[in-house]
Amino acid sequence: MIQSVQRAFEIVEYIAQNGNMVRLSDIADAMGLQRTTVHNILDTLKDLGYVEQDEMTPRYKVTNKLQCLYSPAISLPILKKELKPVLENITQTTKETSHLAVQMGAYFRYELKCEPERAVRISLDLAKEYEMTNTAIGKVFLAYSDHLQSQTLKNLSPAKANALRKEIAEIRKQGYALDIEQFEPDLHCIAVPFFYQKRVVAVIGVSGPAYRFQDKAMKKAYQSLKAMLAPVCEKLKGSHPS
Amino acid sequence: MIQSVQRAFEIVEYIAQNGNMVRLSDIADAMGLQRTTVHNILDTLKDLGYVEQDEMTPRYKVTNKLQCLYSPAISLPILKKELKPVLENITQTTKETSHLAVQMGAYFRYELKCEPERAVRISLDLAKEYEMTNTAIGKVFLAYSDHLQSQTLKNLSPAKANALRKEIAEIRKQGYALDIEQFEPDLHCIAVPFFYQKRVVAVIGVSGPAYRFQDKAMKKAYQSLKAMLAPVCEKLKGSHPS
DNA sequence: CAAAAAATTCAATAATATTGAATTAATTCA
DNA sequence: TGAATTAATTCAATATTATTGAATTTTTTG
Repeated sequence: MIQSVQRAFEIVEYIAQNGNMVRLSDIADAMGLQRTTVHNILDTLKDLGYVEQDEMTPRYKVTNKLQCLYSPAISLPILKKELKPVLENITQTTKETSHLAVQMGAYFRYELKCEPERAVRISLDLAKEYEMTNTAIGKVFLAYSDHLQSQTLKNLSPAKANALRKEIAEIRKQGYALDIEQFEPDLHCIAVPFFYQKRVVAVIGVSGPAYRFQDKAMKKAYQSLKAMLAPVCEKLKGSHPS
Repeated sequence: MIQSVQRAFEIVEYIAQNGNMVRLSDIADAMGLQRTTVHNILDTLKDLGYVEQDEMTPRYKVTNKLQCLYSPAISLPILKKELKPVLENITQTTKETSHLAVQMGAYFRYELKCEPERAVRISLDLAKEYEMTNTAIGKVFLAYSDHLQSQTLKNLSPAKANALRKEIAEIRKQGYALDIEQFEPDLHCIAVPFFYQKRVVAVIGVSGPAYRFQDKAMKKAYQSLKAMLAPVCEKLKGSHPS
């Protein structure tokens, strides 16, 4: 247990839970710490931007940068349970394979798949990690996470980065991403985001062979998916599944 | 700048912004740190409850305890601007003095007051700090902040603490607090909370001399205040004033 | 406006977190 | 499924770091 880290978090807790505008001495007294120690920690928190001082008084308050630390964690089992019917539905409608992907740090992973009952179909492995840059699903994650985007783009050549940036702008405008034989020859894919508490917590993709799953069919799949996801999104709103 | 504190926050940021389920090595690589260092910090964050590991994999994710660190900071100028008309209105209606109080750590402070045009009236100093335990306004703050409550109650005798606990339960049920000659002889006061993002960010009190500002008048003042505050609360909803 | 209290700064040292190697656990691929 | 590889965890030693306590400046109180 790193002492200074523990103290820093306890100080932020104290400030937040005491309604902001807290005095250094009150913190020190409440926590049984030396004033200098508290000052040193507050100084660090101030530099980091999580805490600021009032303009008029030397009192401390927390900033809304703290909100950036929170990621809406919806549990995987619930996500799978709620979205499995959507995969089955879209696969029945399109007669193509559908996937549910979740972000795993800088990569993504398929957590669910649903394949149509026809011989020529797309089949990809679950529980494997895929790169963000060259798939429709990955590009959706990139499009909705600024941080992931900058982290990923800086490892790319300037030319590639610029092209991707442009594509990402399109994706955000349209609400879906396409992969036209980019991940693999003969494979087409369309992917759409699934939101929870205003953040993308999963991406759903529909993939088919290039010869038959073309522009028109992909757009149609997008419209169907959009309609199917809306009620699920609505249902999860307000509930706090852990 | 305390290094370990800085690193701890950067690690939480990294996890949150990379969609959770992040690997230790990815954090270490991204931040240019030794794995052991990252592990040590993650261990601390885990003990503190801000980070947890997946049940199946050794991947890390942030928990919703982080939400506890955030205090909805509505700026004082905006709060005063929006609630000044309410004070004027309630003072005109009741012909008694009204106050706007905000929490200052373990105390509260009057930020605004409005006095009626009559000789016998309540007059209290602004910009002074008052104790939470023996005023209607303080009891409202106590009633809606568990942390403040436990912090305050532990400095009281068991008997007093219990009485206060009981009163607080009543306050939460009724939505207002009373001070019947508790803070000072001959002074009556009724106080109601003002919410922003589900938290009490201010308390409004109406005070009058005990001989004329009695139960019936106080209840009436409560009803009026409630009606006046609702539209302000609604107006501030959604807006993000800083 | 003066007195008291609180916040901030600074240098010295005691205590702490970081290092690097070794072990254990989890993934990957045939 | 099982061996090979990669990642996570543990541990002891040390260099670095944060804490202490006194002095100064700023803020608050009467």
